[in-house]
Amino acid sequence: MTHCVQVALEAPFHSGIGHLLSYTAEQPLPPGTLVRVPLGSREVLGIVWDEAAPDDAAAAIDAASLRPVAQVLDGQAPLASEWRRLMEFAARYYQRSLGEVALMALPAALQDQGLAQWHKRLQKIARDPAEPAAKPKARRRPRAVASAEPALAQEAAVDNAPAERVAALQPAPRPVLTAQQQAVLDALQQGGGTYLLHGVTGSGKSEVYLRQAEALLRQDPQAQVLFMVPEINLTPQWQQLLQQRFGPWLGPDCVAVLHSGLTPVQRLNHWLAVHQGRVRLVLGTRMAVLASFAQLRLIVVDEEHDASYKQQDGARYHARDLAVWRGKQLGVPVVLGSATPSLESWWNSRPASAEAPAGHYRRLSMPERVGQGQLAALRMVDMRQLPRETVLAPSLLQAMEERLVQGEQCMVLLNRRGYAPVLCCGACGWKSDCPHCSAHQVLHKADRSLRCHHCGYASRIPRHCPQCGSTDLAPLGRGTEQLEEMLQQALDAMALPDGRAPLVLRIDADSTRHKGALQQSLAQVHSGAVDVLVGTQMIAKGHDFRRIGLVAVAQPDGALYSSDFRAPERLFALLMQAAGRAGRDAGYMRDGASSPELWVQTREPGHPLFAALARHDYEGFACQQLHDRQQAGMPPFTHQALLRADARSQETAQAFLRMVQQQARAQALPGHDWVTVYPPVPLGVQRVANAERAQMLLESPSRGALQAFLQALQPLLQAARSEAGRGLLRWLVDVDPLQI
DNA sequence: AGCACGCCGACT
DNA sequence: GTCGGCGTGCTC
Repeated sequence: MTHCVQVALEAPFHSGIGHLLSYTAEQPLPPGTLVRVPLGSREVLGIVWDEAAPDDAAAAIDAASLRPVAQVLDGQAPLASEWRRLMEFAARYYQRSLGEVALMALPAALQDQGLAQWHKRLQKIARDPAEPAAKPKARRRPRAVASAEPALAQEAAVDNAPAERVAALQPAPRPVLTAQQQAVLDALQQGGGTYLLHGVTGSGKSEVYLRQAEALLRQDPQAQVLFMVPEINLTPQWQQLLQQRFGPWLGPDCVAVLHSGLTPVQRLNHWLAVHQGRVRLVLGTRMAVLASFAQLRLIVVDEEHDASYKQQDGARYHARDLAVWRGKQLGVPVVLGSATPSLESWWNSRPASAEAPAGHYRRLSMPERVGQGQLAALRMVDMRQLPRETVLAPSLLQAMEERLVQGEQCMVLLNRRGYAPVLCCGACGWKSDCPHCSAHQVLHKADRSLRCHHCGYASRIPRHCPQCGSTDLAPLGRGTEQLEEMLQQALDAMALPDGRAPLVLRIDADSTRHKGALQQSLAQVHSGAVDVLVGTQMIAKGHDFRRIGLVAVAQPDGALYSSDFRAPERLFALLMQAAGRAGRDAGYMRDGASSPELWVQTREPGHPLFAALARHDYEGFACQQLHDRQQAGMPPFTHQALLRADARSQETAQAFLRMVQQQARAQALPGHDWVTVYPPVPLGVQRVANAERAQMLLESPSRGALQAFLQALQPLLQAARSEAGRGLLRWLVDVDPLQI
């Protein structure tokens, strides 16, 4: 007797096989089973899906032409139906094929040739989970915390540990909770639901997460907790924190890590440990929200406002929003934490008022810092009073020197990598334009190159102008490299208390390209070897510097003039975060007798954003922004999606979008009377890697209408593509775009 | 997306 | 005479 199974495999919509494919099998296979199936001339990994697949009626084909499943990977528990529903939701909501999303959520190592080898091992582990499968590792010797090496596949689950060990095991000693932390924890006892934890920097949000996690892990010996952080860079410190707290209780390797920095084998091992429930603490970046959990009981999304939670290529999902969906699906709490919540989350957590009913998140607040730590005072520098080309105001430089003399550290943020954003010819006006993009190549002095930050095209710095031959080439504007150089020069003359000159260090994507470079740089800062830290946003995010008394933001004004309606929100968050880097160590700061400061150089000192910042008044800022957004009919009061098209010419790209727009109107797509379709426009950076880019904004007051519209748009897009004819034509849908 | 098949230019 | 360019078309 042969059975027919529906299989999801990695094929995007535009391949024409974005739906489930049917295969035959000797045995009936439960949904969620991993299989290898033939596809054309190759063999690919697939997932057996439910018989009655949603939105998938049209895919019936002649039963005689079905090919058999090549291999069944039945050593594992099948992927659970909750996980499958999550994949279905994510695929539907973000307009991707189910197979693409589902396979993206699996570790890549499952897909390649090594699979057969893993299969054997998986079966062995599944049969006998307590038995070390390969290369038994000494369980008594804790590995260094920094090592990402997972002993997870070999480690016995904690419940299998010897009984006498379990009895003695407790989490490491914990700090005494403040009243406000206790109040928040009490509120979290209400169980499932989405909570927005608004806590100022230093208010002790992390401790709340840890306590809540501990409570749930105790309640249910199988329970798993997911901690999400926006960037890989932040995982080491969190891993250490979790390990220190829970290691004594759950063992030295009690944390599984899921992010894109792992080797394929590490990722597979950690993923499996989570899937099988052998590990109960999971730490990861956005991809972690797609993992399969045995018993997920709590999701923590730290820095929930951070744009890194939105995937910016392929399936453009928002990990925070999927976390909220997942929590709702499972009936487990989701804690979104931030000192500067996204305006979406802030609005979603509004208390009931005369104008609107309460949001569906519960808002919890921690307005006070733990201990003696002070919030940084804002110092504005009016750059209009200084010569145009001033990089750092003399008053700022002087304040930095005073801090340095007292043994404090300083930090300067400049949101531009490289030495200068463009190289110019003084004789003919030539600029270092990228030949493939409508952008400048950025001057990088460190490796003496001109590099395009959009397509990566690099060339040597020319000695003569390529256009007129003049040697009068000069960098225009400044980046972190130049700032580092200037600061080092400016400070070389001064002497610190120990007699040496201050050391300036730069941290940005360039300086940390090599593995371990960031950790090494951070260690230099922590040890006190570095006195002044220069860098991009990277250094403003979450790192716990203890001796920084002054943080300066060199050029924040761009965001004030930006056409992006989210720019002020991002700037405010960045500045608050920057302010939070200063004065973290109360004891240290007390000796210095000076209070922490945030210096901001601006030509718009009267801007209300700075007034709110000076008061550390997130609520006031959010309230005013929400008011503006409501007046202007922008998110969160409306829902958006972008339809983008890339083609060889701007005209082709726009014509494609216009065609889609016209047909959508002509066919009266579902939801169309609730959806506004704006005319196509070129993207800010119009051309990248020789592709002209255009986009069309879709907007609706109703999420449901927008969703229905987008879904109906899908076949129309396919048709318009084939009508557009030859040549490059890519399109993509970005639901809930963060940048427009 | 892959990966085939398929028909036209520079190499052993 | 073959290797190889990427143009069209198919994959349960």
